[in-house]
Amino acid sequence: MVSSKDVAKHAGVSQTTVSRVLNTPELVKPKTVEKVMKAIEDLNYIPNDIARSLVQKKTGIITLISGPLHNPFFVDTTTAIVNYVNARGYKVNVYFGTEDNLHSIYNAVLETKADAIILSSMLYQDDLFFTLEKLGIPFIMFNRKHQENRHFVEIDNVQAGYLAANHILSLGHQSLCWIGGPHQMSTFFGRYHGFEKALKDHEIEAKSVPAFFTNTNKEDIEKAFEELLKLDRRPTAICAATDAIAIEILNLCLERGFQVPRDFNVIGIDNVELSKHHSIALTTVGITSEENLGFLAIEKLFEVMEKKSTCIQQTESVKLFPRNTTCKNELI
DNA sequence: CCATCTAAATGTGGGTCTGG
DNA sequence: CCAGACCCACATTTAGATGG
Repeated sequence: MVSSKDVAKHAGVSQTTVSRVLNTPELVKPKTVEKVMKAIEDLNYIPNDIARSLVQKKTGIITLISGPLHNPFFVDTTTAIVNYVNARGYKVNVYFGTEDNLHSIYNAVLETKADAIILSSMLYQDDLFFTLEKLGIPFIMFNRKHQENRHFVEIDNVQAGYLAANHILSLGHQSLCWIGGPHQMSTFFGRYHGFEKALKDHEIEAKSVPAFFTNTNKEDIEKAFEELLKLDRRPTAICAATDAIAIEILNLCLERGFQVPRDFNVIGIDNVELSKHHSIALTTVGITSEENLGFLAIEKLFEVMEKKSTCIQQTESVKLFPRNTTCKNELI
């Protein structure tokens, strides 16, 4: 391995001068710069980023703990976050959290010594929250919230669930159902809560409305869908807690020869890019901002790192995006 | 006194040497 | 055999040394 020391020896200068040539060349005599640059070329020297991190006491790494990419929401946010972080001259370490691998990921994340952490995979009650606060590592959650109610950027989940259900009910659907994820995630908890609220406003007993709380992988959603098909009174509309679930439902419907929205209305939440695709055109609920939630969160994280703000608590309002997977119920 | 350069300190984790 | 001292990898930064 060629180090700056070797370059210094080859160029006949001190190691310090090599460093200055690379970092502050305006402070070095042009002739010396030339000498050092030639030595760098001769020896194929490449600065060691790990050594740099050591002395600078920062790694230049932002760790992202994303949800799995089979959920298109995380495709959108990961893209936005990685692009933003790179544009700011930082590097990104990406981990994909699922419902059951979180704690092994946490260990690896802490050992990496990132300058800051942005994550969407944290439970409503999670010790990692306190660990990060104790360590003083800047961090932010997007699309998730911890019970301590700090360091998050989220959408108004209750409003989102409400708008989704309200849209379906306003279209005249009497029989609807809910398919969502586990409630130790704030997102699912909030969205279902909003869903229930809309039912109440339409004078429907929440208990009478079927609700499936499943893991968000393909197999479990399919199981929930099968259960749904066995119901005595088959719903005409399905409210999914996320676009990812909704798109999976669309697929399951098509596989079985059902038509959407003729046989089933389907609505999601998140307004992911994929939902806008004309071959899908999913009716959904999403933030009013042009940027996605990942972008909004990483922007905020940099504010925290630059000490412009200390604590982020941001809830984005949402609106309905009506598309082709919902329509008026013809039975009324 | 300024332009230009350098010695030494710095961080972490792991290896080696020392003395008891 | 073990605790503790000390050294190493490396690039950057600080404070200070040269030369003119």
